[in-house]
Formats: sequence, C-alpha cells, structure tokens
Amino acid sequence: MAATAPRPGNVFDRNCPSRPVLEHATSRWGVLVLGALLGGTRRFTELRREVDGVSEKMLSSTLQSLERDGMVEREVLPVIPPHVNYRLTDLGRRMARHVRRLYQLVEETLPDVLAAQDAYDRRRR
Amino acid sequence: MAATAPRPGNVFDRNCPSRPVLEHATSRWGVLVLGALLGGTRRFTELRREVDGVSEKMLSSTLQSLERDGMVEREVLPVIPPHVNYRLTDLGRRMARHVRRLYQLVEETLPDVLAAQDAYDRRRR
DNA sequence: CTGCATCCCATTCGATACTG
DNA sequence: CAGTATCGAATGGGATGCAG
Repeated sequence: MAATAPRPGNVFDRNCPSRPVLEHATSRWGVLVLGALLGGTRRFTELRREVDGVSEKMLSSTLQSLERDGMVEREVLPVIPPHVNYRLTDLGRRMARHVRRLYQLVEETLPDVLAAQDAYDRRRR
Repeated sequence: MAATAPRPGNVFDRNCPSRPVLEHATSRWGVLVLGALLGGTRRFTELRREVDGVSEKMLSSTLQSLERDGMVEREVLPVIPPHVNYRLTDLGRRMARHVRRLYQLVEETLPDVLAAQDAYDRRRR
C-alpha cells in the first residue's frame, strides 16, 4: 500500500481508461473546439472559421471524439442545404471551462514564456 | 472590427505563438509530467516510474520542452552517478494546477463518459 | 543514473477531390 | 453545407545502443 502505487482509475496508470478521454479534450484541436463552443452553439463551418487552421478532416474527427465522450451534442436539422449544430453538454462545459483557464493562462504569460525560451536557447549556444 | 476577428496573441489565431506552448503543456506526457511534479521535486527515474508508460525518449523531450517554456527547472548535481532534479517554476505550478483539475474531472466523471461512449457506439450499429 | 543518437514503424495530419 | 475518401507527408513515439 505504498502511497505512489498506481491505482486503477488513476490517469497515471498506463491502462487507465481516462487517458484517451483526456487526450481528446487536450488535443491540439480539442482544446480550441471546446473553447469555441463556450461561446455558444456553433455550426460546422462556423467552427471551421473560428478555429483558425483546422482542416475539415480534423474538425470532423475531433467533434466525433468529443461527441462520443459525451462532451458535445450534435443536432442535425433536416433541411437543404444541411444544417448541423454543435453545443457543449453539461460535462463538456465543465471541461471547457478548465481548458479555457489553461489557454488563457498561456496567453497572459506569453511574454514570460518567450523570455524563458530565449534564455534557454542562448544558454544552449 | 468584427467581434470574432482573429487577434494576434489569440490562441484561436493560426500563427499565435501561444499554440505550441499550450500543446507542450497539454501533450499526452506533458499533462502527466506537470501533474507528477505537483507532488514535489522529482528525479528523472522517479518521473519515469510515476508516469506509467512513458519512454525515456519522450520523458526527456517532454521535460526539455517544459523547461524551455519556463515551466520546469532542472538541477544537475555534480555527483557520480548523475543526479538530476526537476521541479515546477511558479508559472509551471499555475499551469499544473489547471491541468490537474482537468484530469481530475475526467477521473471523477469517467462512469458518465463510458456510458456516453457506449450509447454512441450502440447508436452507430 | 541520466540522457543523447540512431533507426524505424505506426499513427496523425493536411490537401485535395468527391458526395448527399 | 456538412461531411467522407484517399493519399502522401510529417510527426510521434518506441527500442536499442552508447556516453559522460
């Protein structure tokens, strides 16, 4: 019963099923999609514009992962042309708020980070 | 002056320098390394054990990224055999606390997530 | 013990073209 | 509009061997 022994259900354990879930939410595009959806319901194309640089393919697969994990709800309106809405679930909103704090902190402290990078690179030459 | 126009320094903008920093901290191993270091100073091998499944190579490169970004401090003790300590900087600790809330939320809500996954998979067949 | 260098594979990712 | 299909490029990541 060592204090550091891996427990099942603990994300530090290799086989913990939390890991893939966490990875979907913290993935390159997952973070930004969650953040964008904090602004409210969005259509596919709106997300594509708001999350600058994401490809159709990656947006699609990111949304599918988040939907499967119960973070995002998908609503298909039976109209032509197609109209699909994405919104956060309650769980998704809780995740998204934490995620937002993360990238906001990075944005706020960016000057410090850039300075640290510069110092590191100079130290290495 | 549209409300959704990309601003420089905004992580939603394709060229925002925050993006790679955020990606280091939210990477598969970055999250767990930050979380482990919240427990205090750790040696390389201790991290290797605590972050179950990480390879030497990935732990090494993860620590380098985090050090370069000013999240982690590295202390080399001039002894034989080598002894290297890693600890969070103030900025790293702030990041790590947010990161921890993220994976703790995932751990806590895992049953809901697994149920959502199951429902999604059944819906698809 | 701590890591770097190398090799190599699997997966991810992006661009493009196409469909309902 | 909202995707899927496909393909090549890039990256992530593991295994091994070696050095300080």
